[in-house]
Amino acid sequence: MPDDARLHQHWLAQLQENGYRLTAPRRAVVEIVAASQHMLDPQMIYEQARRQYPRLGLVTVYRTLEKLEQLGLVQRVHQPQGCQAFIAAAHGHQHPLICQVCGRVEYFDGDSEIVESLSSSVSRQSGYRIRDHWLQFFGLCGECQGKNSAQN
Amino acid sequence: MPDDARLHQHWLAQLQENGYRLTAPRRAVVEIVAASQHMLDPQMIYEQARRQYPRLGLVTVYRTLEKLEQLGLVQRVHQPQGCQAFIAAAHGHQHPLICQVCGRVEYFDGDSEIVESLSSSVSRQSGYRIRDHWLQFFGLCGECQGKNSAQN
DNA sequence: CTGCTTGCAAAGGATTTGCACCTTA
DNA sequence: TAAGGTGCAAATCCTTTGCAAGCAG
Repeated sequence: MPDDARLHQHWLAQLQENGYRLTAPRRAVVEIVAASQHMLDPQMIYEQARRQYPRLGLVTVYRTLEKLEQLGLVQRVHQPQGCQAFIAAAHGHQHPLICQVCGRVEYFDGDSEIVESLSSSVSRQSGYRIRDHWLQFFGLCGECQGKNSAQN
Repeated sequence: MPDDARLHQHWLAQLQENGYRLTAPRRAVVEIVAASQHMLDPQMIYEQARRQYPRLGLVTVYRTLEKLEQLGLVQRVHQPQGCQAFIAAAHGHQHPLICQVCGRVEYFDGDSEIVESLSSSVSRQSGYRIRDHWLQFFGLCGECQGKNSAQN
């Protein structure tokens, strides 16, 4: 079973275990987002999921994303241009690596020691009580490097 | 001359050097944002700047922020709840440290070695060509720790 | 069946644009 | 005085809500 099918099943199970019903529109949204390795905004999800379930309304996309986000299954991707796009959530101490051309998102495990020590150093110097951090990288994925090799 | 007055003058000079005119509404906006150590959204800037220049329109706040952002003088602050707030931009390799209670933002110098090495490691493992990164911490500033000491 | 879900339409909220008037350089 | 800037009102865009009808459990 491919990873995204597994993810898809997991999300549906999570929805169900949390008292939400499994409906055709929800399945369509879950299928698109779980299978995508690119961040997608509500409109894009709507358009793609409609191919499988044409009666889908954009509103349902918003409402489904809201639930998936609350359950920690998807997360918003923050970028200089905006923060409306979603992607499957990270697990544990992973940080996103975002392709600036195609929007592909991969995660890398990046923490524990390095960021922890940086965190305590910052805390010491600033007097802040640190509770959380964000670390993310932007760049070009392998595929997009090839396409644009001339200008980079 | 206090730091924020210096910053205020610098921003005005930058606007002028880039061909923008110095007007009363712009001065009012610049004064508020340059003097604040807390992130402010357009509405808040509008309300505060209006105390000095009551004829100010909210539209001008948006237009002025747009220019300040293009000149790299202010930057948007990204948070889980939203990304509409602005603060004086970081210089060089600084990273923001954001108080989750009052919105105060401080910067710390955090880079070069640690993040560079992490960056090249991520690049090697992922095949991405890394071009930029974001690192930011969230927490409670000294002042807000005092106020809320009971529950933390 | 019962209550959660859905889609539509309308409401909201934030940001942008059109435009005539005003101000800086 | 010419070009850029301003504020108002209107237009957009994105997201949320109200509600009657439709399904999952």
